[in-house]
Amino acid sequence: MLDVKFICENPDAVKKNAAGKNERRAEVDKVVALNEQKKKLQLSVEEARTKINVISKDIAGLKKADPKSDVSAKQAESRAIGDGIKKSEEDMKALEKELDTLCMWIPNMVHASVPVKSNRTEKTWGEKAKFDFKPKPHWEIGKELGILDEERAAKLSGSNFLLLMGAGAALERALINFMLDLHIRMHGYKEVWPPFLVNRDSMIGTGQVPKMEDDMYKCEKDELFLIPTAEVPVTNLHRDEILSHDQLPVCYTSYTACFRREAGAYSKDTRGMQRIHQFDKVEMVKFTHPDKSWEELETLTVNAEEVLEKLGLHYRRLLLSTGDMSFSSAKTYDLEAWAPGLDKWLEVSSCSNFTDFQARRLKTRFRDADGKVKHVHTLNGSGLALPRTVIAILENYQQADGSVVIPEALRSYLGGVSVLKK
RNA sequence: GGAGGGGUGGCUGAGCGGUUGAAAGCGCCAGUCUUGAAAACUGGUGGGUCCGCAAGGGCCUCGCGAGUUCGAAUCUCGCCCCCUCCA
Repeated sequence: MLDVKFICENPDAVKKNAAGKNERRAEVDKVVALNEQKKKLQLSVEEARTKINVISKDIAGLKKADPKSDVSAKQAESRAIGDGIKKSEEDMKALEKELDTLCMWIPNMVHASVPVKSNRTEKTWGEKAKFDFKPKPHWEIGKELGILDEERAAKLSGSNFLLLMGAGAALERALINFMLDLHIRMHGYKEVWPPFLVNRDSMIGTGQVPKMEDDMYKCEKDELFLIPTAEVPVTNLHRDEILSHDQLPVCYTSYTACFRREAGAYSKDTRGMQRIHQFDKVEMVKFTHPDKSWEELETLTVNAEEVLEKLGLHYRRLLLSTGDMSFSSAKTYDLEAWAPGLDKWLEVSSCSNFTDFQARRLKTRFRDADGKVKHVHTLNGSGLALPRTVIAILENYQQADGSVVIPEALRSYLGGVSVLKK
């Protein structure tokens, strides 16, 4: 969330920013008004508390000098003050809670470099694969190869679940290991294997709750959520912690399954493996010094791009416009891989700088070289989301005979297999 | 699930109703000493928030929440987490 002080000092900028992100629930004026009210109340409550504290110390002094001294008058006075502020204290707590809730619906400020109108293609790598036959969509390729079983997936769990068999399952596993190894060995990330179920505090910390709560799988009985991305547990690693400036940046990479209800998602664009309730993803998360987060966003994005390049997949990098960005992000690049069978671009990675927006909720701070405690900046990016990467591989590397060539970089992870055949 | 033990500052660990935001040690920072370093010695060293131009001051904070009290790290109740033993 944003700093209340910042909101109150820049209400117009915050409003304009929220409007740009289509956040109609951001009630900026109300925040400013409530904050004023709260400060007044706080002052009066604190003054009363001071009086009570002074009287208590008086009594302590008197009792020490003479245990039998009569302090009933002072006790009565203090009690009266206490009774008097009881209501104000309750009001203040209610105000604070309301203020906090309101602030949770105000989105992060976007960076000046973010376009307002439409997404901007920043770069394109590779070229569209050429076929002397009509390229098939991945669900046909997968079915014919016997590695993708949509009917049984539906039997087990319902629509939009994935069931991979044989080489399909192996391909999934190979990709996970390939991506993790790349980020760990070449890009300097530390591997994390976190819980896939987290509590409400963690979901609030990274901002999925309250805004996206309906899109999350929840175990009511235990008040636990299935993670929608590794971002949640990994970014929460340092919740309520003060790091040291010399350990920044902290870079983690993490494989997890991800669970999303995709409530209200249209059947359009959901065919096959495009949008499923449970999918694998390798995520990168960074905690950085505020002065360094913008350059760290660039390297994070390049780290994700390298996965696509090593796999030889044609992709483009999009700089998202204000309207397409997430609630918590200050700047986001999307990486889209080309899927010839579907004849469209598929989002395989989203790399964002959240500046101090998450860190403030998480209370993840660091002690700077000047001794001051400040909020870190948090970043994350997919490196990559698996199912759509698999789509891209199947559709780009398909052959006329229905087989699929395995990208060179992946072969050692598949026991040397170079072609998937029936 | 049952029975115990425990959650205190960066760490170890005292405190168990009163000037305790919290002893002591370690660590860290600064200074003295030294050619330099180490050792020794001296001093400093949590976070949040509010008022204030500042200096400074107030309030909150000893797992979380409620309560008792003039006053709670200390007492009571509920919850969470960790450890040990039993099933």
